[in-house]
Amino acid sequence: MPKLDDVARAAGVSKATASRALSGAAGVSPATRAKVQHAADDLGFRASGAARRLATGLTRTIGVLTPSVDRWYFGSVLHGIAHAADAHEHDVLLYDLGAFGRGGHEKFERFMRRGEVDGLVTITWSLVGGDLSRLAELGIPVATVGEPTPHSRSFCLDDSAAGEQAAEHLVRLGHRDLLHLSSETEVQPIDASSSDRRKRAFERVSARHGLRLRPVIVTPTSLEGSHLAAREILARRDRPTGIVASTDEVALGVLLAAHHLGIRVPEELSVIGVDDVPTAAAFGLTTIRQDPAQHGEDVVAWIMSALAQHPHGQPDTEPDRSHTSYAPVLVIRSSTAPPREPRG
Amino acid sequence: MPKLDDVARAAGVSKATASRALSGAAGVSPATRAKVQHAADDLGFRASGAARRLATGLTRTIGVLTPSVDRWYFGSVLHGIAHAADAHEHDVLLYDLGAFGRGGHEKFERFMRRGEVDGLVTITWSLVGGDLSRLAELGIPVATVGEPTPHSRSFCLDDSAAGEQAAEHLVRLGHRDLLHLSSETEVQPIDASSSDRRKRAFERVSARHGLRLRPVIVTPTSLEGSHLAAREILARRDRPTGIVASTDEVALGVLLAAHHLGIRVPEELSVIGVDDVPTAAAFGLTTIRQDPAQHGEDVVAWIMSALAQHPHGQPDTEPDRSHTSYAPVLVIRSSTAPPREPRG
DNA sequence: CTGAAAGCGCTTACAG
DNA sequence: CTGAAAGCGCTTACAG
Repeated sequence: MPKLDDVARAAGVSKATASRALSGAAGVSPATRAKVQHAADDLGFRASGAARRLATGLTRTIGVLTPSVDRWYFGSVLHGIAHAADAHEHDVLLYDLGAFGRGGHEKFERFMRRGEVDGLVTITWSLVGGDLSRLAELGIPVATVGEPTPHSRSFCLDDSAAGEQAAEHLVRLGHRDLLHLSSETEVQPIDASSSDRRKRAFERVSARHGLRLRPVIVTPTSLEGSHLAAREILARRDRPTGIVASTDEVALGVLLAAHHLGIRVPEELSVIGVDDVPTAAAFGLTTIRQDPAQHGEDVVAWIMSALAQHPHGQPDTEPDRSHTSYAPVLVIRSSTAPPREPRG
Repeated sequence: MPKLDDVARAAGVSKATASRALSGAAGVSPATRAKVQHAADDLGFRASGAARRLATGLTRTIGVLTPSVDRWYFGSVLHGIAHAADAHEHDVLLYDLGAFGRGGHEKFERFMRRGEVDGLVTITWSLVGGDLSRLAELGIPVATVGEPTPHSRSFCLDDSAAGEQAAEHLVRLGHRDLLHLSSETEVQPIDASSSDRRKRAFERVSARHGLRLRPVIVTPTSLEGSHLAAREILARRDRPTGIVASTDEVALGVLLAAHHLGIRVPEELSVIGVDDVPTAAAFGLTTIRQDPAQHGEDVVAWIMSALAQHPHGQPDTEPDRSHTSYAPVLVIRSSTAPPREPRG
């Protein structure tokens, strides 16, 4: 493995000059730069990352703390992050924390002990408030996606607006008897979870239009969980005419339950979700779309700009803790329609 | 940030001794070790990874090259890798290559230029043969999951057995008229893709039992894609009594198509997939199970053992290029049953 | 069992 | 525009 010294010698210059030429620093004559570049290419020179890190203190790496990688939301955010990081020639160090209480905290401690990154993004639910505030000690740009939080810069769908839009869509179609179905948040979120915010939005719409008051149902977080819960709800003769689900996964469970019970959608039941997962289209699910990969790209863009302003750690000025809220988009498919005339 | 020197001074020993005490190296008196440990804890000392890397040449990082993170198979493998790497106190550097032709190759080049890792796992389809063989130049343990390949150590479901088991299950139930539906592989795989191997297995079973010969259908890789294709197939009066899908995603598309056409499953149509994705259970899909997270854990275990044997790069001996094949497991649910008596 | 010293491979003031 | 030298913070023979 050739090193800078070899390149310098081959080009007939000093290590200092070789370094400057290769890094693109100003103050190197074009001729010298070309000579060095040529030598480097010839030898197949690759600078040692470790040496550079030690000398500059910069890792060119951004860390990602996530509670999961094998679910749509997290995978999509991660995809966006990886893509954007790559565009900036940065690496992605992945910490798959898993849910808390299942070893997540230990992994977090390991990260704090070991992780050397220039910037950090934590995806919702990977951390609780106490840990999030410890992140500030790191002295690097930190951002959260999936949760508006006062602890750091954050990026997230406007859950309230999403919840309202979903309910309002059904109200506009003529529904007066809706039920809200959400799934549990596995980890205690920082403040209210996105489910909570969507649920509250639903309640506001309910109150605003004087809809029938029904208890909000919370199901286990899986298609199977919402399927079973929906089956019970829909089997009652007194079932609602529409269901507002907190996520597409929950909504899909409802669709499945309706299918098993022989309830036609949307003729006899309207269903709306949030997310627009890839399978939603195939199922004709009306939903509120969000684009987590975009959030991932944006969070990296922010980190890069923060890094550009303060190459070495946080300045004395207050860190940026603003929040970016994404507007939800209603996607109408075939799972929603006006309710049937009252039965009887 | 305290450094080793500070710890040494606080403990009243030399840097050398402090280093040895902290690293757990042999030849340090218990009393000294305790003293140093205490000082380190007191100061909140964290060794600089960059300095350690530079001194030892070890990164304590394993790289992952994957074509995707937001799909079940890849996400699951990644989850297993992250979990196992963490248990070994190693970090995971993620390279989300995306499909080739869409910038994947460029990202690969960047990895080759920059990625400094102790071991590497490439997940199927992220690389073509030529690139895979270049990986050998890295001089680090390399393994592939999802594809048996002569280029490196590899881990993969026994696709042939999976394909056979799926078809044999339906044959045992009495089916004589089956159709095989598979989805495209987005990237040119190293040898035959897993879809190909499953398809060929299906053909062997067909031949063995003298089943009706039907053309194999290939659909775009998405639920929507298989749904549409299945709709066309099932709408024909001459449709098969059972469908062997190359993956659960494809199988789910078939289920959806059957639902839309009013074809009852399993009474009028049997459907079987491969994977056992989380949604399969909710849909009552009979399938051939595989556990990608386990593959991820195993691949890391192998890398760790390879690293333990040859801490610094490959030895002169031939690298291990053996293959681990996982036995498929038939999971019978409610999407398969004996065919109805011949219609008419 | 412990220490002084060299070395890992870069970058960056400081001079010129 | 270029070079000599110090320094980043560890580890590891080599002596003792």
